[in-house]
Amino acid sequence: MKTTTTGTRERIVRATSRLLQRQGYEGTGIKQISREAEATLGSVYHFFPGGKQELAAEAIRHGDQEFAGLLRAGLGAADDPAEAITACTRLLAEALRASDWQDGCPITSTALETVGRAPVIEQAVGEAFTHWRAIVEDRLRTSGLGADDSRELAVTVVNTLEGAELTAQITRSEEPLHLAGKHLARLITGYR
Amino acid sequence: MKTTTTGTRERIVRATSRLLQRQGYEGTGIKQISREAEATLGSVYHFFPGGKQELAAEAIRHGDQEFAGLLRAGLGAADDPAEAITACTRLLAEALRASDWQDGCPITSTALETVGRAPVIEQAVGEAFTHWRAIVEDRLRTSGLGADDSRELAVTVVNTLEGAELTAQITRSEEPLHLAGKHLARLITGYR
DNA sequence: CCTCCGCTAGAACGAACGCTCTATCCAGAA
DNA sequence: TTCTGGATAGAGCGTTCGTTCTAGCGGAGG
Repeated sequence: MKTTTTGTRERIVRATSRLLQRQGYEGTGIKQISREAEATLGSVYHFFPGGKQELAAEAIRHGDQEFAGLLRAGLGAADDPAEAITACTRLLAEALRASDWQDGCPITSTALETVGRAPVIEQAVGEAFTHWRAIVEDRLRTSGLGADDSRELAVTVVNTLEGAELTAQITRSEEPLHLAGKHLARLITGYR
Repeated sequence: MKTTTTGTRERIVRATSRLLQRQGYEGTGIKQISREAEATLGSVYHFFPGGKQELAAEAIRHGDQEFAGLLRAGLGAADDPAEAITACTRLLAEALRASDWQDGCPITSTALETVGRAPVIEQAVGEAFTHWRAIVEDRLRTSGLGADDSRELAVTVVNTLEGAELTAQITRSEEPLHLAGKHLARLITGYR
């Protein structure tokens, strides 16, 4: 049955994404992935003949969509763009706390570990960042900000969310995220 | 001779710090460290009987000092606090480019990989962030900003530098860092 | 002189790594 | 019914992992 086969592939990608998020690239073994996904090693290499790198790249794409969804949810939560950003930081803080500070950005760790040594993964990571920036940029332009300002602010918004989530995770505190929301809101309001 | 012994210890810590910065915790082996430091495995375990974790914690402390030095250099480069921050982003961008986008923040990767599973390392990481925040906070207070504003802004400044360096490294572009400098300067000026 | 001890040196351990390979299963086409 | 090919299953390859262990080095104190 088709559903069974796609089901297995899906399970592998999801398990990989979650494990990469929590343990990074080098810290996650293929055998652990197959165990966690309830698939066999044979299945993993059947669907991802490119091995660990191809699998990680696919998992990064999965994480990209996941984070993009959260971003869109937050940005759609308020009319005012500044409030929309703080809605994002609130969502991130809730998710982070709910996972006991385990689930930060789904791709950061893997991205850092593979810098300059795994082109397939690097490309997926680059596309994710571009994707997120575009989402924020669109949202700011819709609110009436200038094209250049929107693009530049979007870069910094994504940066700051990323950095704040990282700090929040490491210090086990929601404060960095909430402060990031506050300051980004103020910054954006200053551009209106 | 005392100088020889401290020399070996120093070499091990420095090599570990650089390798952790570039390859992360799981991606760096003790044998690679001993090779790179031109020390033997016996020496490594002699100085760090706590093994890889103790060694990594010490390397994190080394990276802490390194980043703190860069921060202080940037913050001392101008009278205006906003300009001081952009000086920091400029220094970071230069160092990152000079290393061909290899040397980002010396501790981020290791910090993320060991979240929730290596208390010794987590503590060193937490102390580093607190240390950096305190440096920025002091600088802002010296410029006449209020105590609360300084503390909160310092958190966001460190976050944003962290996130911008990460994005710059991953996208191989100085732009995120320069935009972070521009926007942080504007934010701080708005608080004066 | 010898003894001691901080330090160097690297062989060896069991476990885990990414990956290859052959064997088997089973739904649908012929 | 037989055949076919995607999917499953896991033993086994060579390598590397973190760590332990014993042996030897060489300068300082008696």
